[in-house]
Amino acid sequence: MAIGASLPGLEKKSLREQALAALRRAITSGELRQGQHLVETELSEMLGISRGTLREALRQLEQEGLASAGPRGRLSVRHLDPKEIRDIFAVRGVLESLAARTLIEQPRRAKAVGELRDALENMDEASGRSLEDRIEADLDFHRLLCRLSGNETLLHQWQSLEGSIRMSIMFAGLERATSNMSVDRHRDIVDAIESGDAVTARETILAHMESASNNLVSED
Amino acid sequence: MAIGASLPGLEKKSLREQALAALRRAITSGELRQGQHLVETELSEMLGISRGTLREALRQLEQEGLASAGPRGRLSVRHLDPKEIRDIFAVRGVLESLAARTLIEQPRRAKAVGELRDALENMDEASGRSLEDRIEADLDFHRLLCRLSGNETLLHQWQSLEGSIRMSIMFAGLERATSNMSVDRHRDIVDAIESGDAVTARETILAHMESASNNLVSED
DNA sequence: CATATCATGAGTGTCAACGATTGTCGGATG
DNA sequence: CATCCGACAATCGTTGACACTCATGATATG
Repeated sequence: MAIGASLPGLEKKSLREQALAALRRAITSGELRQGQHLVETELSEMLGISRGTLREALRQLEQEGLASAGPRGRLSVRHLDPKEIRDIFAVRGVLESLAARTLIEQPRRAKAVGELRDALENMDEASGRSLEDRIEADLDFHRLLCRLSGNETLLHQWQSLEGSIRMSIMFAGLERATSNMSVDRHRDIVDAIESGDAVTARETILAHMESASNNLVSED
Repeated sequence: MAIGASLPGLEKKSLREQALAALRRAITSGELRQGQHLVETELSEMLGISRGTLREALRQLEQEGLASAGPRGRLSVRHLDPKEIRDIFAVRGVLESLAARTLIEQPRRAKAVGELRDALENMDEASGRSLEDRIEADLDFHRLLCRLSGNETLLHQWQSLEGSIRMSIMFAGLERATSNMSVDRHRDIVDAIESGDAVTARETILAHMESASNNLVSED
């Protein structure tokens, strides 16, 4: 049997993780609207999994801030108001600033800078494609920054915000999101890291995040 | 009707939350040792709850970083090495710095400063009591700082580190932990916030965290 | 008509028991 | 001694059931 050849992927994740990914996607894509009530029995049927397994996924979803619990454990898709978006981006800003600072303190950061430039490259290529691709490339860059810091806790915390970040972008609508994905602004960050200037790196990132959240919640 | 006055509290938490709290406590108190394998059937029996309910709690524990999954989903109590402790405290540092900065930017921060001074008071009183009480008072102070920032995301992220922080202190042993709980050093933070000096506040907090993690992992 | 009471339904919390899969360990066997 | 085999352990996931709580609407009562 010509095994393996056609096996699409060894990506055998547990059902719980698949369910979690599906739910994340459904929320950040707007398929499930903000405030919408998440009914265990419905969802477990839709996803074709048992309630128990689904509940495990929901717990995680809750901790990622994509769902919030009302009275009596009723979960609904979290609603993000402008203040919360600003708050999320403020936290994100300090996390990524720390990543930059950590990276700068590492003597051999040339390789990391190279990888970041590759990520910039990807963003550039994606700029012609769909908005989703661009968002993906953008988040890839920022996630990579955190990963390269070598601080697992930092990466983990950033990732636990990732869903909320996606939701914020969703919430903002597509035009406003676009202005945050300029390659140039991201290049400034990499330049600052490469030059070893921690203060500038930090200020660049914080400014980037502040303007990003301003764009996302602007009222026009 | 003078009811309720004496009603101690209808704080009926779900079994899942109680289990989670019990597990947290067991880990941060050292009752469950680092690296120890967490067997679902054993734990569910010990806690007197079903496996399903326990599993939900375990997922949460995992996301808090108190347990880590080995191959094929086997969970064990997370092992923290010195680098991880430093990493945790670095993240904690930037989170609390953000809290301080946010607090400073609020025009009416006098009340918050008052509450922080109360917390200092508590730390002072606790300094004569058991080490656990002092740890509690210390963490209360830092958690309060995050809460007063009004940034729910920030508070949430901090709390998701709280278990790891407790573990770090555990891991360090009791003597080394003590030196991190000086009231004076904490007063410096409050003073900086009160004076509205964001830069000093940030530097004070980061220095505090760096020296704290140094103390915790020092090799003597 | 207004109000109090009750039946019903939806949804979550929790449990118990089961099957499937996979890794582990102790032997029996050549 | 190496290897294969079988029992065991443990997790993943499922199913089905029951209790509890709350909202809702119907009904009975004044």
